[in-house]
Amino acid sequence: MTHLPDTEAAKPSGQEIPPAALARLTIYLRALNSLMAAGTERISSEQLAESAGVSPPTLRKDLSYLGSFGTRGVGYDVGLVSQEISAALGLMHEWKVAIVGVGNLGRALAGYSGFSTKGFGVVALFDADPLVVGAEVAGLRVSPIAELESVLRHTGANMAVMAVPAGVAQGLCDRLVAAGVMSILSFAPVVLQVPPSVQLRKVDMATELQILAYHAQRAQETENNSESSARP
Amino acid sequence: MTHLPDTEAAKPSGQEIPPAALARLTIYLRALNSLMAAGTERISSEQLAESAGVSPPTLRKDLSYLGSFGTRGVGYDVGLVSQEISAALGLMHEWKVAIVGVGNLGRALAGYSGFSTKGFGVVALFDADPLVVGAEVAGLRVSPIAELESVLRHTGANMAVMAVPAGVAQGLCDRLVAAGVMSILSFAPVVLQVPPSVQLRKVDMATELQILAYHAQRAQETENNSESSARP
DNA sequence: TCCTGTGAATGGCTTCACAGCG
DNA sequence: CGCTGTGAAGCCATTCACAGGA
Repeated sequence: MTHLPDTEAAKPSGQEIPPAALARLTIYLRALNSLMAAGTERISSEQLAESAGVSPPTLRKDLSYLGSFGTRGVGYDVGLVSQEISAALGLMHEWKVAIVGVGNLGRALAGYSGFSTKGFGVVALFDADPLVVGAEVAGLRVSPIAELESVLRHTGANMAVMAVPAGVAQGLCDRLVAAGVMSILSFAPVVLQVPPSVQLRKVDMATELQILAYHAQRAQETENNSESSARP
Repeated sequence: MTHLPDTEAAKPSGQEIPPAALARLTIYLRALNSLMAAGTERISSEQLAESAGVSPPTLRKDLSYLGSFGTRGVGYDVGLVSQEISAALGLMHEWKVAIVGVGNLGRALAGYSGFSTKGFGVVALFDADPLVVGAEVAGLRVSPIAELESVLRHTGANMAVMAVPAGVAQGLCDRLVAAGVMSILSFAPVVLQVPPSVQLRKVDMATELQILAYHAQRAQETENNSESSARP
């Protein structure tokens, strides 16, 4: 009777998960994996919410975007919820990641153990510096940028992380897109243009610090005001 | 002392800037500084919006949170707007940043040129590894964690960036807070607990990749569905 | 009775259209 | 006449209170 193209019945997998909820799901996943490693099998929404730093209703609402797999009156099965989140995020098979730019940041990313244990594998490294090309970093040989397209094709990489200077980021981004990479995470401090079909996310350390500075300045001003003017 | 504590009159500086707008303001600032370096003096909201990747009304609304300093019929003075954003973000004086953890990521941060040119100066480096302590990185000597409190006091650092393993992050975070650091940027993949008076921001590479994976999987599923079911 | 699941209301961001000034 | 500035409307996400099942 029901023949919707959903993978499983009773799961709202056609719905888009709101961005804010999506970000929190990754936090829950990490907390659940820690719990699983510690041997915990069941957990209540209140406990899990606390370890993730959110309110219990927020947690339950977020999980409800994936379906209903808790037990009323009891709580959640740690392993089951972890698996459901992994499935929803697309982490059941490994994504092949290429890292473009093997400076300090690129090395940090290449050696980041969180990748391999969470559904991501680094399969290629690229750098423009002839002194770096050919070196072995985190068990991989660094390829020259000139071989970008061929190595991407050969390794089957479908994601890329860009840890390159701002000036060359757009050019390399264009080449990644042309080579068929559909998901890019950029650490370069520039606005990159990509076609709508390509997913681009940006991590910007200068932006983060500037936002901190804004709040810090605000806190200082409030402090000064309450000092000098003790008004109603 | 009779006048208002506002730096300038007619500026809504008591208002909080919405988080989304705040993040975009940092992008505008970078674009404006590029323009200034290129010698451009005036720009319209349409041009600036395009280089920042947002719509013109969004740009104008964002700038209006700081005040009104454009010229109707003409556009914005690049230098003036840059200065106003810098003032609003608290970048007119330099913030002193301590970097905790001098692995590859810490080194990348210490050497990041964006800091010094944008109101941030790295004044202290810390690491737990005896082989790293004492080394010179980006012109600074690496201090041992044991000297955290004394070096923070001596250098007057008021911001900290944590590039340390998850396991030791909360302990170090507590010590930073106890030492009076009010703003912390963490790269550690854990939820950190801080008192409400302390500003904490988090950069999480695993989260970013997982969000990309979610969208990538969704794009694949959509593709498969439209393949198998040739709709009316 | 417990804790999960969810519909409804609140609050905030974004967008738009037009008012306002050079 | 051109472009900025902004009030208002629409929309989305978060929050809450309660329904619902073990």
